[in-house]
Amino acid sequence: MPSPRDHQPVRVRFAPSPTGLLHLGGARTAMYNYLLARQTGGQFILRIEDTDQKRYDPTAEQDIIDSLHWLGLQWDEGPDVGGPHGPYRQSERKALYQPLAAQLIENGQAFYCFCSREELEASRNEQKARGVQARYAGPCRDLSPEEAQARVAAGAEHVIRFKMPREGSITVTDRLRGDITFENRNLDDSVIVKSDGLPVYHLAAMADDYLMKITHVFRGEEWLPSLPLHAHIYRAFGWTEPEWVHLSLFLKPSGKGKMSKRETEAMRLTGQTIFVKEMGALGFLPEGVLNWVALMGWSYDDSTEFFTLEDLVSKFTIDRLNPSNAAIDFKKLDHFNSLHLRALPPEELARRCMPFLVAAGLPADLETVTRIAPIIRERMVTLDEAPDWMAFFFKDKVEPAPESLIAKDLTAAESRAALARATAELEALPEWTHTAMEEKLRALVEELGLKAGQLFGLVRNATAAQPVSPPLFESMEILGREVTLARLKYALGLLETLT
RNA sequence: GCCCCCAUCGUCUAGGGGACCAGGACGUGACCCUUUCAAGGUCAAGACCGGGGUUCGAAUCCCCGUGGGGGCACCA
Repeated sequence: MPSPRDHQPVRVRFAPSPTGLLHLGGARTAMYNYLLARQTGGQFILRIEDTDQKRYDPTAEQDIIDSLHWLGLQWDEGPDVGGPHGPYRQSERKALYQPLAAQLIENGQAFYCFCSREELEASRNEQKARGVQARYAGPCRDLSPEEAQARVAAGAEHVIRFKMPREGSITVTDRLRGDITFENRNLDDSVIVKSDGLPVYHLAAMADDYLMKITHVFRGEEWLPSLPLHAHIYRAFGWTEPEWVHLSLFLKPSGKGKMSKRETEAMRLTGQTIFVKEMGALGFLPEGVLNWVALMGWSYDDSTEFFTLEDLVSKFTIDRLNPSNAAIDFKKLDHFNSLHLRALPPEELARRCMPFLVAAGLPADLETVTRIAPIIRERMVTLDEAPDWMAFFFKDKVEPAPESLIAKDLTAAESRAALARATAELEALPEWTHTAMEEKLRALVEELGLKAGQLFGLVRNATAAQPVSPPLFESMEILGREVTLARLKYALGLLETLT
């Protein structure tokens, strides 16, 4: 069911914690946010959730920014671009959370807790042994405000916990699943401010979403269990909740569970990755990745599957999101990538191939690559294949295996004779175009009573020195008269040695 | 163990009571086209988890099983 809030300008945010590389799940969440923001003329905000100093990775924020840029998902407000509701790093917003936590304590909706980690650990184990759900069971919840205040004033180390009601229930609406009811007795007195004074996610994210006027919260389904806590926090402050949209999870290709670190590593060996940063180097286009990922958990109709980012901006709707988990299918990524590869104008495709050609040590130039682009784009799946397809255009000379110059069902001498005739025909050509070459050589095939594949295969191996290559005549045209003829003559020389 | 979510071809999905002996895509197989490889075209195999209801009628609604997934931290 669409909500009227989906159509007014939304304020949405992508709020990753800087603990590692941006992965596919994050990319999808960021994209859905972006789509709704652009569609409604709202704002897309990037917020860094760095309240955990232990897991903080100083390189992660840059990776997130780079990856998002690569995907083309530009944000309107964020740590690097600023905005009216900053700062956009939670570590820089510490002062904002403190009075909020104080307010909850004031109202009796939170309490100071002085229990040690050891005590909590012991209590948890004891409860687990009894087979009950482990929850906070210490004495601090019932401390008088005066005593708690006194201990804090005396410098006692403490955290702040949310005082979860012991009875009743709370019903929260998730946009994909409808109303979900949780019994409060199953909920915990969760820590909302750590002993280092920084809030945990539960408080920080809710406070920021409220302060930043976030209207829709897109996040992974792994957050569903803490949704009641978050709703309680919102309600404790008397704030209006955002639209909650819990996205399905991405499962490993086998469909058995989330991706683990171990499997992520193993994947690298097979040329697959879930990290956005690494996809470009593997030859994937942002367009392909986006299209692929968009369709894992969302669909437009029963048949449309090719989408550009702009298409998605106009067509995305929350109500067509699918709540069930999806196994990652890299074969399908190949498919979408090749689709988008073919959709690129030749010069653009060439531009994107250049880094790979240069990395392969080929003296490629943009003009030539642009001429090659149209004849290879239908056979390329990823950009990293560019050198394989194009290398022979840029080498000074090629070294065909002599045996490869003997056509099927022909002797070496016959092959040599045929190749010699072909060379002569081409040499005599007034204009070096693929149509003219094809016309001549087809006539020759006829004259010699050969099959097209026999002659063309010879010429292919002589000029490209590889059995699989782009269309022959177009290739020779691009190669140019001089180089082509030189290679043919060199091949004739090689054949000489076999006769 | 407790809590929560999910459930259509191997995979991603369409389907929101009759239009469905369930549609599309990837992948797979066959054939056609063909100078290699692709692309393209045609065809094929392939699914409503099970059981109860509700209804004249359920893939679609409800319940119970089962299965899968997620969560139970001073991490997000």
